[in-house]
Amino acid sequence: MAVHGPAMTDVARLAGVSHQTVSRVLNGHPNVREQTRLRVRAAIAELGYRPNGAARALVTGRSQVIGVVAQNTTLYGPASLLAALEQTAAEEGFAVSVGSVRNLDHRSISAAVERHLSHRVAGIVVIAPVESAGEALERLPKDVPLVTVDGDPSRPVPLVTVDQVAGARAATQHLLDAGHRTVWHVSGPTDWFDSVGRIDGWRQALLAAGLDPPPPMPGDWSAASGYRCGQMLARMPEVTAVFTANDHLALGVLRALHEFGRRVPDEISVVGFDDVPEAAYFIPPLTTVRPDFDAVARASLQMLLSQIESGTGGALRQTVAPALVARESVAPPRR
Amino acid sequence: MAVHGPAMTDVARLAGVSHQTVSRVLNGHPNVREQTRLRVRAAIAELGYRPNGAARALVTGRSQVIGVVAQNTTLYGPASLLAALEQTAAEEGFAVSVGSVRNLDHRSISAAVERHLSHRVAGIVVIAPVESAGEALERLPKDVPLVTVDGDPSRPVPLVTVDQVAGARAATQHLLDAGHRTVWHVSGPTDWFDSVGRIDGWRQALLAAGLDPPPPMPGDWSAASGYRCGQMLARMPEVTAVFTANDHLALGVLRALHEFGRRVPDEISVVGFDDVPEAAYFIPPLTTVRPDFDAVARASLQMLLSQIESGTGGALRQTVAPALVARESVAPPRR
DNA sequence: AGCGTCTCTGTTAACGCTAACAAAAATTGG
DNA sequence: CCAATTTTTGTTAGCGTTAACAGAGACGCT
Repeated sequence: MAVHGPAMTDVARLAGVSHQTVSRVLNGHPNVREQTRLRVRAAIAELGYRPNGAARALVTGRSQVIGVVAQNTTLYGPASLLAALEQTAAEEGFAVSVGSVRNLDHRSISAAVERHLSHRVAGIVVIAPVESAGEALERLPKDVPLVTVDGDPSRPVPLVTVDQVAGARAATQHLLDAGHRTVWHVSGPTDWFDSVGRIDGWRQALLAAGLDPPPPMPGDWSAASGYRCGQMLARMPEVTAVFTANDHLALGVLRALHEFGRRVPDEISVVGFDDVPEAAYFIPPLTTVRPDFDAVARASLQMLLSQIESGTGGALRQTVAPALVARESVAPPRR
Repeated sequence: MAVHGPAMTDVARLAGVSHQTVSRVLNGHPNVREQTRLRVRAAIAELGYRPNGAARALVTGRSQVIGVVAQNTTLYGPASLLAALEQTAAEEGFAVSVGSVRNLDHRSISAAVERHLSHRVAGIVVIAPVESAGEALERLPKDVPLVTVDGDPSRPVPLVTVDQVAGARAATQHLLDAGHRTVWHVSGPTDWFDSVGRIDGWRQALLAAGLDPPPPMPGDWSAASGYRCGQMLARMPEVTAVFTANDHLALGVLRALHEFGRRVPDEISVVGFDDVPEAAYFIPPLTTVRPDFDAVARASLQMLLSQIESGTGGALRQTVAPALVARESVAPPRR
């Protein structure tokens, strides 16, 4: 099997030039006569020649591949990010190699990065939303272009991130603006920076309004944990507004409230985060915060490419602002 | 930048052997003295040597990378499949390169495959759920190990697929067993084989029960289209049972029924497909069919690896049976 | 005409690895 | 203990590409 395709020399022979000239045509080198270029192009087409990326990577030391390290690519956020990243990379002529990882601990991340490095990827994007990932990143080889997404804001690493704080503040403010006296929060796992940021933004908004934040209820992103928190919230008559750290938590909360006969938004308002495509079809349609994953992907790729091209490893930072999407799960509190 | 790491010769020098011996240790060749092996291992560790995949790929003609061509990796099914595929591949020492593609038409697929081929991937997995993909696959080079997932059952290509027909039949039968006189169906896009299979299974179950299948209502997998179909179903008093081609469609249907005041499951029963993690928290919790994505991933990778190793390109076929998950969205019809 | 300066093309040498063969060392059998 | 084997190691030659340099024309200037 594996009938090897034609190589550059075959093209060269057919076109009556040297293989180097073929290489020049392929790489868009300027100093090639138009006529020659055409002849080479024709030969390439005739033979169905396809350049060998491995050989190129060997001699240049870099492949046209970007490695991505991510955890649970089944979650909506990571999956969207990954897809967007891949699209953007493809437009720039890069392939994306995924190294998904069960746990975001030190060892797993290092192993995934190692795998990428041994394939000589041009750069690495780490979707590293948890604390333990940060440590792993610090001891990585310094000469590899690297960008982290949703990582630790306090580390000196190039970072692109959704402005969790601003998003959470907007969500909370939206509820306060509707007239609620305070806002409860169902958070994500507290070792995720996303969660921390959202807790922060929620707290900021309350404090700015002179309110004392109630204790956040910790969830784990899943509808199941949202349901459990919702069961508690449903039994607390003073609760009129809830901000959940993502839409799936909100779904669980909605379900619990429904079971307890507490009507949304009449008795309790709910705001989520992520704007999953189904959020508009929850009962009731969910007001939520929409992060722009495309923008995040574009920003991180651009940052990575500029590192790859320039060789500088600057520790930039870029933040993408999310937008509030108002639907029917928010209403003024009943007097 | 790009301080090149140590190469095999550096390791060899440090260990006092030839680079070939290092290569043998690395590839687990049997005829190496234990003592030598240890010395080489030590040198590798000391230098932090990492083999150069590009060089290896160049000389062997195959890299340790598997290319995946997929469409919308944001959907739950494809995302789960991709994640599972990546996990399994990693265990076998393979990296996964994703070539996601906006449309599953001829050109896009060919382009994605081309990209993979020029990186000399060891094999390709095509998640090709639509008709137009099949054509592209037929004109692919025959010497590349290839497996399709959820592809065209009528094509002579190695194929792993969820048994859509059986799943749909089980769902429909479940509703009939509950006592419903017939079952309506909200389908996926009809150019997806998944949809076709599910329509088929639904129809089979009805015909087997001596019933005349009502016209299926075409959706596009989204909650939005489910909602539109749901609005129609809600106004049809004779409808007591609906099987939707996936859970998101079901969500839209549930929402429409709710809006029209038709209670689920009291007045209308609903069954979905996919068992997304949130399905248990829909209102009401959704009875659905759960495909085993891990099993699909394992089967396809195994099939691909056996092609890679043996060189035979046999057109195998493997089917993974899904399981019905009963929740609260199904009840007997009211008399 | 002679000479420097472009533009275009060819030649040669890596890149880091494995395959194939060759040589050396260790082991066995009589 | 020596020849015949077997095991272990080394040597050489690519894999297909780009980089660096060298050569050949074409052109313009003095």
